[in-house]
Amino acid sequence: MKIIYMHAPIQAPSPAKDQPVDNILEDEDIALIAKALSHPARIQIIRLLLSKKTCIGGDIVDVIGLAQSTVSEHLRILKASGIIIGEITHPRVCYSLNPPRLHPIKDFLGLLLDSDAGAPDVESVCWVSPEKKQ
Amino acid sequence: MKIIYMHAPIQAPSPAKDQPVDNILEDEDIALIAKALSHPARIQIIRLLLSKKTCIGGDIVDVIGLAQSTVSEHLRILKASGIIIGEITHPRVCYSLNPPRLHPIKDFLGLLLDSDAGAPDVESVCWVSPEKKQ
DNA sequence: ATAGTTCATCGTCGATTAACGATATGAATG
DNA sequence: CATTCATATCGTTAATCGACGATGAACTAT
Repeated sequence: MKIIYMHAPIQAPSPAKDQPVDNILEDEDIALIAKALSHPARIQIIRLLLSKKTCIGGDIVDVIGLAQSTVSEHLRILKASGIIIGEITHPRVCYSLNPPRLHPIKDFLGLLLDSDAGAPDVESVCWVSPEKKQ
Repeated sequence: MKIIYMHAPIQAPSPAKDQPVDNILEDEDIALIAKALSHPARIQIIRLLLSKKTCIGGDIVDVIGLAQSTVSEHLRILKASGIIIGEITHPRVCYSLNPPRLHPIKDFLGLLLDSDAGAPDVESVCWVSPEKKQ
């Protein structure tokens, strides 16, 4: 039996699996968060929310410089992943960060970088046969 | 003038931009790395490379359980992003991690989590009007 | 030279993403 | 009850992704 990785809609947990190693579920969660972070506009939004500390209305649209509907979509993705939170007030929505949601990927990266004790840089290791491009 | 975010092919730096804030380039790089991490199979591959320390041949294919060409594609993406390195030997290729490449996103996450000093968890803040589904 | 092994690449297909404009919602106000 | 403002959603389009099988290198070893 094989696993089929479907294009996972960005949304928290996920049904269930079984296979190979054992931390498939965790891997999926990490991939999910990474997917939410995989667009510069969304990184920009997060940075904005970080700088303004408290939440922000649709000023985000002005800063990002994309259409309102597009920004709204990016916000939806970030919300769905749990990275940001939206609090409705007037006709406005105040967004703010939910940093704890980033722990899975942060821990994962920590794992990788811990193993990196004075590791040689790319150039010193890479490619034996240079004619094989990339 | 507006920025058009194209579907960026996963590949290191990027031509050039100018606009809004100022760390657009850094944001793009972070998004790039995040995109490389945005698939569970790729997380799995990274985890595998981490556990085996030294490099590995196409045993990866067996572990991941996807077609050889598919795994090769995932490896290509990871390579293109700079996260892994491939060293050609026999007819084989030994892959290994290049942790330093993860610093940009790791630092970014660090920034976010530093701002998280005893922050309240999601449930205690979120959504004012519950009938508005997600 | 010829086989064999291991990867990479190509071509294809369906699904997803990202962008936009246009339209719908929803709460507070007049 | 009709307006209005700020968002969300819808419908569309083009581009990208993920998966696969089949084919094409590259290098060993026979």
